[in-house]
Formats: sequence, C-alpha cells, structure tokens
Amino acid sequence: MSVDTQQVRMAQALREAGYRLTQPRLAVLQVLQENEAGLNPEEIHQLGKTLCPSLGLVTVYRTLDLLAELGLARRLHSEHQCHSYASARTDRHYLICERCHRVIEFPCHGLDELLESVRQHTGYTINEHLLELRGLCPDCQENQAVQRNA
Amino acid sequence: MSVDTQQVRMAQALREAGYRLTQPRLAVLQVLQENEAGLNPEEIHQLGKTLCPSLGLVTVYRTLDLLAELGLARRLHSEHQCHSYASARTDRHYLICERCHRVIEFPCHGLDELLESVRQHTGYTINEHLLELRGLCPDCQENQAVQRNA
DNA sequence: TCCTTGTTGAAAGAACTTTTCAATAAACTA
DNA sequence: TAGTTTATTGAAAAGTTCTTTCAACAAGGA
Ligand SMILES: [Mn+2]
Ligand SMILES: [Mn+2]
Ligand SMILES: [Zn+2]
Ligand SMILES: [Zn+2]
Repeated sequence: MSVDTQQVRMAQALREAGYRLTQPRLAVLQVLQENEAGLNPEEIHQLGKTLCPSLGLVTVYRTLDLLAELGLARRLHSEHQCHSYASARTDRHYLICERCHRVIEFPCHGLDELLESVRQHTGYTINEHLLELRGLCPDCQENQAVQRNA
Repeated sequence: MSVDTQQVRMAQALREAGYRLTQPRLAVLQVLQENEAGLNPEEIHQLGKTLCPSLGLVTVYRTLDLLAELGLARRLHSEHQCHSYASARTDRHYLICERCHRVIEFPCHGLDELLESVRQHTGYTINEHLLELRGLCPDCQENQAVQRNA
C-alpha cells in the first residue's frame, strides 16, 4: 500500500535524524498521513487520541514543530484558520477548496521564469516560495450545481 | 504626493462603505501606509500611538479586521510571525526578506498559464491565489557580504 | 533485563485575541 | 453652531492558543 510506504518513509526520516520513534509521534504522523486536508493542532489531537489514547496536546505541538523542521509536515496559512498542518510531499504548492477545506498539492511547473523576472526587477535573491491557490474542488462544484437545481 | 493620494483613496473607501472616518482608524491607515514591512498588531499599536495617543490595541485589531474586509489591508503569513499586516495594493504577491523581514509586493506576470494547467489537471476552479517568495533583499545581501569579509 | 536519557502529559504560565460595556466623538439635523 | 443620534472607542475581563516546567515514563542500546 502506498500509504504505508509513505509512513515508513517518514518514520525512517525521524530515526535517521536521531529522534526516537514513539507512539505519540507515530500517531501524529499517521493522522497527517490519512488526512489530505489541513488540520489544526487541536484536530490532530482529537484524531490522534484514537490511535494513542494518552496523546497530549502539548506533544502534538512539539511533534508538529519537529516534523516541520525535518520537512515532513508543512504549515498552511489561510484566512479562516491560521496554523494548520499537512503532510509534506515534495513541493509547497497547495490547492485549497474554499467550501470543504480540502487541501491538495500540485506539481508546479512554469514558475521559474516568473521567479527569474522578479529576481532581476527587485535585486532580491529568492530561496523558497509558497503558492496557495483557492477555489472549488470538483465535488463541491457538483454539490453547488445540485443545490441550485433543487 | 503619492503617499497622500493613496491614503485619501483608502479613507474614501472607508467612508463609501458607510464607516466613520475616525482618528484611530486614520492612524492605523497611516501606519500601514508608511511602512512597507509587514507589521503585527502590537507594532501597529506602538506606531499608531504617536499619531493618535489614545489609540487602544483593541481598536487596532478591530480596524485591521475592517480594513482586511474592505480589501485595504492584507494579512501576511510567515513561519516566525503569523499575523502581520501590510497595506494592500492591487495584487497578492509578496516578497519577504528572511533577514530584515521587509515585505514588498511585486507585479506578477506569467502565472495565468500555470493556473490554467492546474485547473485542467485537477478539475478545480481557481478563485484567488497567494504567492509568497522568500529570500534576501539587496541591503541584506550586502550586509552579509560585508560581515563575511570582516 | 537493566540503564541511560530523550520524551511525555499535566499543570502553570505566557502570549495573543475577542467580548463586554460605559464613555466618547463622528456625522447628520435644525 | 448647537443638539441629537448612534457608531466607535478604550479598559477590563474573558477566552484562545501556544510554551515552559518538571516529575514520570518508555525507547533503544548495553
Ligand atoms: Mn496566518
Ligand atoms: Mn500562519
Ligand atoms: Zn470542496
Ligand atoms: Zn533584508
């Protein structure tokens, strides 16, 4: 299963960085893994407790910091909910549904020219970027159409 | 003066939306106007008090909400400081210096093709986007070079 | 199995943001 | 300009979110 593979990869990364592979950390990891939506610390805590009943909210915060540092999780920013997190894949390009708040990542080709042009016009060096797109996912488009006809 | 023009424009927008043009609001408006950096509510409060000594922090929060709603100010999101604000120009493209935290906006050409390609691959409709670039401003690049040679 | 030490969860504390409410001042009227 | 109405304000209190502290615990190596 590809989900398990991903989780093993994340667990290994933790170990390789010298951190212990604990039940609370595995729980947070798995929650992020199983939810493509951005979840906030409290939501992750609730879901995580079903996997590791003793899990404390403090540990969720600590683990999210750790995972973000290791590049295994990403902080997301949106107007209605500030610090939510998602499992990090390879890039930093998020497509967020404004209705159901589902978050997916998309491969981002064609940004390089833009970055080069900004570099030339401003004199800034550019180290990283964040591109968030906001719109409606196919499901929500359909639901909206159905509601309109009802 | 272009700064004044911009400020008048913002003040008019407030009035046209049916809100009163008060001293505290003008102070917040002017602070955002005069600082291209992203400022957090507390910083805006400190600077605003020099313009309107009675200004309270609560009013800063309220005014920032209001200005964001009217599209006159924008919330910025960065790793180390979550809710900072900047005067809103026409777009949503920020270039943030990782060292001095200066924020500038840049015109963003060439994103349309990327958006269209994402639309086709995902089936999402896309309503808005946020592009944040992170790097070093020219001043900080120079300072860094100087330090290295010292 | 035992030991070492990184990790945990609860409680307390700090930081940040919102609500409440009486006093104030902006805008309109006469 | 003075008077009236009502949105707005600031202080205090309350509510949230996040961090620090510290004794108990458990992961991983011996
Ligand atoms: Mn934010
Ligand atoms: Mn944020
Ligand atoms: Zn959706
Ligand atoms: Zn700089």
